[in-house]
Amino acid sequence: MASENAIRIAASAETGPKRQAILEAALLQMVERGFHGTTMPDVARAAGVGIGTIYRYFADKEALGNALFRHCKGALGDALWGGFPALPDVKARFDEAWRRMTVFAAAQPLMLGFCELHHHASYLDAESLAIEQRIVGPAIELLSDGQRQGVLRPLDPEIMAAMVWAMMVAVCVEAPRPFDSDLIAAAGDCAWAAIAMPSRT
Amino acid sequence: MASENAIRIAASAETGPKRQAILEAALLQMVERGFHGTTMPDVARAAGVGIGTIYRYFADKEALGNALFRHCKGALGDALWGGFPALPDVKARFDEAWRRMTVFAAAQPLMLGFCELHHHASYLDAESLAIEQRIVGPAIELLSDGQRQGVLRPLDPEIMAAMVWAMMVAVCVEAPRPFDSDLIAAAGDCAWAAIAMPSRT
DNA sequence: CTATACGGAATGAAAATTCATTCCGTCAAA
DNA sequence: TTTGACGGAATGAATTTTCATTCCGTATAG
Repeated sequence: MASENAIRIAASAETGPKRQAILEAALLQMVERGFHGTTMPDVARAAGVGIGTIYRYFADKEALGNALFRHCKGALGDALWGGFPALPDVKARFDEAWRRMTVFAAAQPLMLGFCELHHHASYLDAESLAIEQRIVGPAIELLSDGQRQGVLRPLDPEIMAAMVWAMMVAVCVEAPRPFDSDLIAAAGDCAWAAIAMPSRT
Repeated sequence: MASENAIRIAASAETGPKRQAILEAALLQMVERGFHGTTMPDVARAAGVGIGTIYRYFADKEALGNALFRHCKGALGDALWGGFPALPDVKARFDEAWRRMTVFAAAQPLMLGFCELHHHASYLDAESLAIEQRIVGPAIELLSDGQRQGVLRPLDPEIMAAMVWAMMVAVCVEAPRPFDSDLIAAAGDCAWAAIAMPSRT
């Protein structure tokens, strides 16, 4: 039960090198083997801490999973929309979003993998799921703007967002490392072509 | 150890109502909770068989996972490329492939989910992984043809295939049920636009 | 000296796997 | 047609193994 060590945990800071090490180790393990396939002893060993130490920072395995989820989604949200320029042109905004997504994918492949793998995981609590909206919301807005201006296809924006995201992930997973920026840009063109209003031939 | 009951298992037919029930139950459970999150007792209960019965058909949990993977990938391969018409036009072939993919997604959402979720799962053996090629191969061929004819963008076909597949999955996961065929077709247009050589404006 | 962080063996619960037993259909003998 | 021996499919309690969590001794900072 988590309630017992709530006080102990509150005493520890939200940051701290051990906490960070545990999160990083858990990220690696859970991307490779999934939540249920990851054991606490494994995480402890990979993090270079004792098993008991994990429980000083996280109430239980589920709390660790949720903390990691928020960590990753938060980083993604920041990278994608943090200080996003208020460009007037929808195409320019799309390009910037695409660029930021791929920069994140290159810098944090494990986080990207975790976000993908644990999209709808059963161990996530309500707060974790709510974070999703902070990422999807601005995307919907961008796409809706484009539709209003008549430059984007009149598809459900949620579906368009899902398609673009899926394309980005597909490219970043398949593309050889390190990323060839031409390839990434070309893929961005593909994604734009997918959602843009088709030009009359 | 698996070798011990190899003979017993070989004695059982590759098909059979119980084996089928076990596979179906495992499919449902593993799509919902993942491989490691699924327990043998759960599978047995859902399949309406005794726990021991599972081990008459599958050497161990890993073998069950691999059998299920092959089952799903095989069904996907058949649905996608089985008796595929030798159309001359690349666009026509693409449309047919898109149609078949979405028909499969509609008919077997769990299998689609399983294929997606367990793409690169760690418990898969070499043979299971090799099956992937039976699905990707023809797709690469189709895309390469299109490039030779100059109707498709000169991107790495593997990456294009991954993008198209990702778009299809995204649409089929997000789209409300039952599928609106107009929406599916519109999404197919998006996918084609993504890979087609852009027309000069 | 006290308090807090840490580590890792110990614990108990839950899971995978085994296996002795039951159950059922087949078939040859009477 | 009945009977009973036989083979193997099915079962689930028992066993083994794994794993999350706890507990307590040690180390360290204040």
